[in-house]
Amino acid sequence: MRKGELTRAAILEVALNLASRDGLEGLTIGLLADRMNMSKSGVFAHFGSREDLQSEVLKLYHANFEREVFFPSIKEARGLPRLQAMYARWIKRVTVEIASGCIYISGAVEYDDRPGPIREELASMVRAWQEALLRCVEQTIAIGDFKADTDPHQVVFEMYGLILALHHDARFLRMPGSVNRAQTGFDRLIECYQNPAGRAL
Amino acid sequence: MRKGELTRAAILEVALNLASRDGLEGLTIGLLADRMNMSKSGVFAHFGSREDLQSEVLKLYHANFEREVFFPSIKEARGLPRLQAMYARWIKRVTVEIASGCIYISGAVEYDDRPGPIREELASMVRAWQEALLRCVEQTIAIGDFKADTDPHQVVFEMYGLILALHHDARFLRMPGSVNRAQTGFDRLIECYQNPAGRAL
DNA sequence: TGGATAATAGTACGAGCGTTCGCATTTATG
DNA sequence: CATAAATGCGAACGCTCGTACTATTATCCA
Repeated sequence: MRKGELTRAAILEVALNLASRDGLEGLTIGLLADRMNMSKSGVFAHFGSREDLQSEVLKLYHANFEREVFFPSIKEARGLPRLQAMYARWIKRVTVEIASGCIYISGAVEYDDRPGPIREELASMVRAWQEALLRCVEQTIAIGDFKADTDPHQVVFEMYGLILALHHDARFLRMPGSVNRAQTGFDRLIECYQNPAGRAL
Repeated sequence: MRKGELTRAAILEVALNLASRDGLEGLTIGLLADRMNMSKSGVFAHFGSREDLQSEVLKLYHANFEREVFFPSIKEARGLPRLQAMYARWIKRVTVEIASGCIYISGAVEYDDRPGPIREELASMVRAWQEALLRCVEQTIAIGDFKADTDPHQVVFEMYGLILALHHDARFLRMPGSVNRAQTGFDRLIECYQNPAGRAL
């Protein structure tokens, strides 16, 4: 590996930390150069533009999210076990991000009215995650773990809401006990939609 | 009313629109002056600093929120009717804000890691609203509309989550049907916590 | 080890930011 | 109506932003 690629990777990692804290729009090349003990132009030269840098940071965040949350969960048995695994890993990750910040969540606010490629990239990643959850819920219904008349979109909507509330109360309001509430809410959700007859298969 | 106070009020209203769209941190005196067809210094002279301007915008937003959501709802009968009224007006307001933006929600992300007076002011407003909801839920339990073992904090947490999910899916992802899902989620929440025996009083 | 190439520093530019200050003009008041 | 006060403008300041260009240094490979 060339030295250039090495520093580039190091820059991206620091940039991810900064963007997590200050948001992708708050990410600044000057501050990034300071943290790297490099000159602004030295940092800049590794990316064609600030937008490219933001895009790379976003891709890195996405890859980490998939590695930590998605991929380990699809190894679980289809249906409720897999859904619970997804949610557990998701909560675990957001719990860590209470200190550092979550780019999916902060980005959703930063780019809700700011058109451009970064918005599109971010939106497609979030949609991909929601669709992964959706497929998992659909399987949970098909298998018979959830009632047949369950609306899968509704389940995903409520799951996402619990995570957003967790992030909001814990990171912004600094309220203790939010993690437990996110878990309790999910338990209630399962109880509500669970098939009393048990699995059909 | 003097002319100065009049223009000041006009500036604040435009500033509220801009801050709703771009966030309180995205609010800029230059753009505000453009929208007002005034000079930067002319706008600036009405406030001691940008931070003061942000604070005034925040106060205006808070007052509007209370007028539209809180005050009309406390006229409803205590317990479940009042809680439902609060939620209905809240959803109604956020539905409008899907186009314009919600400062409570965007501010929570902007200031989750940015210390200072604006953060404190915003956080105390949000806490005040959550505490209003909390008192209402507590009354709902006390009256017997909700089961006695209901955790009021949990209810508020989940209500807030539904609103956050609505804002996220509708404003960022531009998904249709989000308003219905926020309503459906609330209905399920009530069904879950409702006292099957009915009111005790 | 020498020569090509990659990597970084340095400098400068134009734009936008919040803010200050002095001056013109409009407004309210005795 | 005159005068004092309130109001708004224009220019400028120091700062930071992203970016372009040049020069210097470090790295890689034959």
